[in-house]
Amino acid sequence: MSDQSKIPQATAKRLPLYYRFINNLHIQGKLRVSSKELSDAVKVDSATIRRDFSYFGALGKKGYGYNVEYLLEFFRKTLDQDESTPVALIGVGNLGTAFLNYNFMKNNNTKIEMAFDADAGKVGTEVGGVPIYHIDQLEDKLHDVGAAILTVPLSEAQTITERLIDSGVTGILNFTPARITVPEGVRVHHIDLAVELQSLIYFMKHYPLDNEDDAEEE
Amino acid sequence: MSDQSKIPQATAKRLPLYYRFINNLHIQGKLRVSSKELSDAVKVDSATIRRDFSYFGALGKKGYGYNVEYLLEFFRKTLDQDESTPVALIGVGNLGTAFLNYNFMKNNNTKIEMAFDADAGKVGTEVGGVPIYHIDQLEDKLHDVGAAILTVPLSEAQTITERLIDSGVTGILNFTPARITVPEGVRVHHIDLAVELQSLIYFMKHYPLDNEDDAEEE
DNA sequence: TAATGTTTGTTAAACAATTCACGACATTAA
DNA sequence: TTAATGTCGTGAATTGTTTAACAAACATTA
Ligand SMILES: NC(=O)c1ccc[n+]([C@@H]2O[C@H](COP(=O)([O-])OP(=O)(O)OC[C@H]3O[C@@H](n4cnc5c(N)ncnc54)[C@H](O)[C@@H]3O)[C@@H](O)[C@H]2O)c1
Ligand SMILES: NC(=O)c1ccc[n+]([C@@H]2O[C@H](COP(=O)([O-])OP(=O)(O)OC[C@H]3O[C@@H](n4cnc5c(N)ncnc54)[C@H](O)[C@@H]3O)[C@@H](O)[C@H]2O)c1
Repeated sequence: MSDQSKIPQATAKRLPLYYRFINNLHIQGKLRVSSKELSDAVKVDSATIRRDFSYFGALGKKGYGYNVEYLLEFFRKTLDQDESTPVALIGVGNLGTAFLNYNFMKNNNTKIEMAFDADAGKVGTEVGGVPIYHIDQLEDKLHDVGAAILTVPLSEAQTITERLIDSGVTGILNFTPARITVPEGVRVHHIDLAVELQSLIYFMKHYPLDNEDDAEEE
Repeated sequence: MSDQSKIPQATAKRLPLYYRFINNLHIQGKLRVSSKELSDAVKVDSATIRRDFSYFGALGKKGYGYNVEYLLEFFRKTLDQDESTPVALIGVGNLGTAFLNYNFMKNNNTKIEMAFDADAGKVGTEVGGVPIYHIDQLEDKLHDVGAAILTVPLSEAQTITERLIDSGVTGILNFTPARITVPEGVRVHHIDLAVELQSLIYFMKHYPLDNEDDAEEE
């Protein structure tokens, strides 16, 4: 745990978002940006942005704003972008295939290195340049993979989770509706798409005037 | 806005999750459940569950727990109105196709009624039983559709958003990395998968001992 | 150089959500 | 009936997050 451990979780969740937009500004050739401009772009209150940035010290200059280049460099270092973390995907079905085809590298450095499935027809092929191995080979192939994306059927979720953890995985992005059980020290983020849709509709009906956003919700 | 408008947003986001698990218990034939049991299943603190339920009055019985049948009936009524909300999906690509193939009806009630794409090759076909229309027909076909799932390329996101809103859509589940701009009264939930992955990795590196979950979050 | 405008970093207050802890009551077993 | 146990609902305490407001710092202009 580093010196950044006192940073609020709400702030930590926004960091990748900031990073991407600052990167966009850099590509567009912008040299400076104010918290107000950034606020319009990412839809986060400007005071919240200043507060978030201030946890890392004084990144900006009063009366000027933030230097895009400097900010970008800072975020790159902070988010450990230089060292890309290998990720595995389990379950190359509808959702898994979509993720493999999508190039997560485009705007950031995380990349799916390998995928696993139980379907012999899929094993040995590649999807989006990622090799697909048989799930039986999980323990053999998973080296230095710290994070996994879980897109298997609900019924397999807990079993696969345990095998992943035994193989050294400490972070799981879980797209199954199962609320999986993991030991201390393993981080799980649930993205439950059915819940997201229902929750959106609930908010539409019951909080019609507000205008909050979310998900990664979470 | 109903009498439920004072319910905390954090609570509202958990309702569909509770609903699904209570439904599972009912199917399993369980007659009663305690906040503790439910807590183990959904990974939400039992005090939080009791507090959440208590916003709706006294649903349980002291010394006994909650009656599964009663709870289920209650949640169905509370979330029932949502069943009737038709949803449209825009952009039948990798992600859009996965969503259409997935039967959102399985464990819940919301359903995608129609889809739109700009690709003439896709128009006229069906995916997962959902008809695909050309995006030019958006204004013609979108009747009584209140919510939309947005899975178009980044560059199209804002334009399509404006057309959706002009056609009466008041809720958008946005999977593009664009932070779209909408007028007051329109609800947007962003699910930014690249951010979710980066954020998971950030938490793994910087908060290695905790065990919080998320996404949707809201 | 002085005057003016801009924007940060931070304080304090407001707001929101979670968790503790306990009284009240239900159930069960003896 | 009584005692032991289990469980809810909730006030109070705690923890976490957002926002408003503003002095100080700097930029810009004349
Ligand atoms: N597709 C969606 O839009 C969507 C939406 C919400 C939730 N989900 C959830 O995401 C998960 C995946 O959904 P999907 O639509 O891609 O399902 P899918 O059936 O298309 O894909 C599941 C894949 O997992 C593979 N698999 C099965 N058992 C396995 C095992 N033991 N080890 C490794 N691989 C195994 C299957 O061969 C298949 O390729 C499910 O849990 C589903 O509930 C999907
Ligand atoms: N696939 C993923 O895993 C993933 C992950 C993160 C984010 N996303 C985001 O989700 C969105 C969709 O991703 P994808 O991988 O499905 O992309 P995709 O290119 O496979 O699909 C986009 C679809 O939108 C259609 N389209 C293009 N212009 C349109 C218009 N004006 N009106 C209607 N339809 C139009 C295209 O014909 C295509 O079918 C993108 O914004 C992407 O950044 C995808």
